[in-house]
Amino acid sequence: MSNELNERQREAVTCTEGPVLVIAGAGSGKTRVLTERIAHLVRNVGVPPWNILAFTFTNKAAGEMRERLERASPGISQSLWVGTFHATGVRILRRHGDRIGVRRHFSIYDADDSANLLKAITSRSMLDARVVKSPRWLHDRISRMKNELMSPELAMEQARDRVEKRVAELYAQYEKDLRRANALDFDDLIAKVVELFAADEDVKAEYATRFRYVLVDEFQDTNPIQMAMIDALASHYRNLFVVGDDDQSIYGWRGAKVEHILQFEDVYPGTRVIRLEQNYRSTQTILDAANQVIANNVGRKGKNLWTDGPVGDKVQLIESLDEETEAVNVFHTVRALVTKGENLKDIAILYRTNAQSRALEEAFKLGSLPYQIIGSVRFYERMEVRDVLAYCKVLANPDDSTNLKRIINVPRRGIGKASVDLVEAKSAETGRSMMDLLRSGAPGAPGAHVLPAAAAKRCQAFLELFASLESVAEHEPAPRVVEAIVEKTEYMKYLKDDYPDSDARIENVEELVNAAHLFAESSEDKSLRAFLEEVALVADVDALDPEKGALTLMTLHNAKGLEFDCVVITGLEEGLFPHYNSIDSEREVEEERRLFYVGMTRARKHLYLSCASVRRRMGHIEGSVPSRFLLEVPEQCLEHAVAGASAGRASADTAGATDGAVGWESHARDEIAAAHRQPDYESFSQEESVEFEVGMRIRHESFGPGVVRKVEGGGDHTRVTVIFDSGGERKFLARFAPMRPI
DNA sequence: TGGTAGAGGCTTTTT
DNA sequence: GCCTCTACCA
Repeated sequence: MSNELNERQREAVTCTEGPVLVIAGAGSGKTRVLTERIAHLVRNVGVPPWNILAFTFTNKAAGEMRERLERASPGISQSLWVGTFHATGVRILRRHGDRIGVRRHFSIYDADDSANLLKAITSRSMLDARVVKSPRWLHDRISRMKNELMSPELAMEQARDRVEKRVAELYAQYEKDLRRANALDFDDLIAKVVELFAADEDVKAEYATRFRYVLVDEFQDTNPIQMAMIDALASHYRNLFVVGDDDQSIYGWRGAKVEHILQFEDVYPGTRVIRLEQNYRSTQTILDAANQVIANNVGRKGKNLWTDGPVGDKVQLIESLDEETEAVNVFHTVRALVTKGENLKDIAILYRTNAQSRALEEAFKLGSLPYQIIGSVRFYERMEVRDVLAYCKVLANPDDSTNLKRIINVPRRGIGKASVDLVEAKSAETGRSMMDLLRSGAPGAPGAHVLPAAAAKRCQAFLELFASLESVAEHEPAPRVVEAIVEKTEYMKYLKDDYPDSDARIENVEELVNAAHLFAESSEDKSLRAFLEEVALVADVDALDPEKGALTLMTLHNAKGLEFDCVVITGLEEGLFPHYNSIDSEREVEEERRLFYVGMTRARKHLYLSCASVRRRMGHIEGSVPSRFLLEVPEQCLEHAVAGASAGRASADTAGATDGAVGWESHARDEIAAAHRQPDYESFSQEESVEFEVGMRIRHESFGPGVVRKVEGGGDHTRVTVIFDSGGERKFLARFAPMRPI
């Protein structure tokens, strides 16, 4: 793509001085603009790369930008600061954190660590069970406050009832315990930087004068604490360049404020506003559909994407009976695309919730199509991986009591809850870390004043093991340390003895060892601490590998910033997308709609939308109504797809071929045969609209015969209530429901 | 202290 | 429907 920049893009690249706001529609080439702007600054304006700071949304985006710049002008990416807010925050805090009491070797707590710490805090008081729904819930509340720059003190001041008061107290305690453990949670990585800049003018000035040019990608998804960090960093030169799209703001639930875009000109007077509306990605049809959908949102800046590319195919609608059938239909769709010459790596399947990946995964496994799932059960969240990492974390920072508790009796070494509770209570009482307490006391007797002799002896054994690991960690690079942990704790033996599915778990541990080796090969600093830092900051999307030759399954949120030739969006049903929890609030429905818009605009050539008429939800089977978003797609852009033989069980015939030895082409015959045995659900759906009337006898493909009780609305929005002979009453959208008069 | 069985909660999205 | 946590017993 070495084409010429268009006029607007060129303006965005070359207009270097003062604040600039770029409203960049989906596929309008904003990544390119960002990269070229940096290249322009260095090459043509003569700015040294170390005077430039750029924020990206993921590490992957940062890596790609670095790579492109490196290709254009070798050597430049070395001294350039490009990264996520979190990664940049860590970098600053490792250098200057000590000015506000953040010790050098702090641990980074992920959501799980934070929840564990909060659990320990709340379980100290019985009363908290009534106030706190779950540690996660509490962490959510605290996280939101941190992201809004609210201290525990301020939270206490503003607390309006007993629950809020108690939450504020727990927030304060949480902060105290984090400090005692020498740990920062995820939000702290940014919050502490803001605190540092507020507390120390010199440090702030040092960074603000160093970074003459500050660039921010995905600006619509910045939250107040990130905005505060940006403000501080850009305070001296005010050469702040932000790129965003208010229509793609999908992180409101995480505190992101679209207002940052809408009010940018007020906060930064003299802002040059540049709009990029020409789309270089999608077909006209896909853009028409997406434009129409997003037009249903009020309170947006308003824009219309256009392209001078081809009209392209219509958006295809896939209707299925249930989740499993949907998965099979999606599988057939993908297979047909591949037969037509599409590459698997250019195909993505997107969904609202991670849980939806299960059925899809099953279908693709059965059909032997290679796929990669982003997110879902995250690698670094697996129990066995966390165990080994917990050893690493405690080695890097012995005061990390949350992780010490995790490993002190894993594998089992006879140190039970009673002992741990004793030490923990003592720790809370004295303010000393648990490791500190264990190691102190009379010589040869860990926690001599705390534990009974038998327990103390077992703790002694643990301390000896730990000391031997420490001596490895002292001189050896990260991979050797990880290996030593696995060996000396006999961790694999523990997995084999205790877990029936030990094979997969052992593989995961091996993969972690592998990851450590990979890290050591590619990184200058090979220390355990550096490794832990990288592990803490990677996101799921960072693992996305287009060279794998596999199709991609992921949430719509994860798809932000990516693009594919073919995109399938599944689960377009009321309650799932838009999600139940958002459905009562117009504001939240609009965010869901933006999420749908993001999904649609990921597609270059082919877009498929899929829904099912029943879906399992937490064990129950529930009838579902097609999403309102489907109705917002203009009829002339939409076409009912023939998703091949759609018999729900078709691929069961291929079960014997799951080892992948047999290519999927050879299954076609089996499936045609199976389709004859199974009812063909596709042929069941409405080709032309039927006028339903009250009292009419109908047959629904999944619920059987019934009587129409009520008809509401008109045209595409007609809703029909049916009482089924089997007893249930359900409401459907006439346009989509797989039923007809009998 | 460790093992087991039953209850309960969970699923919205993530750096 | 699955996973995690808790309570109780050996």
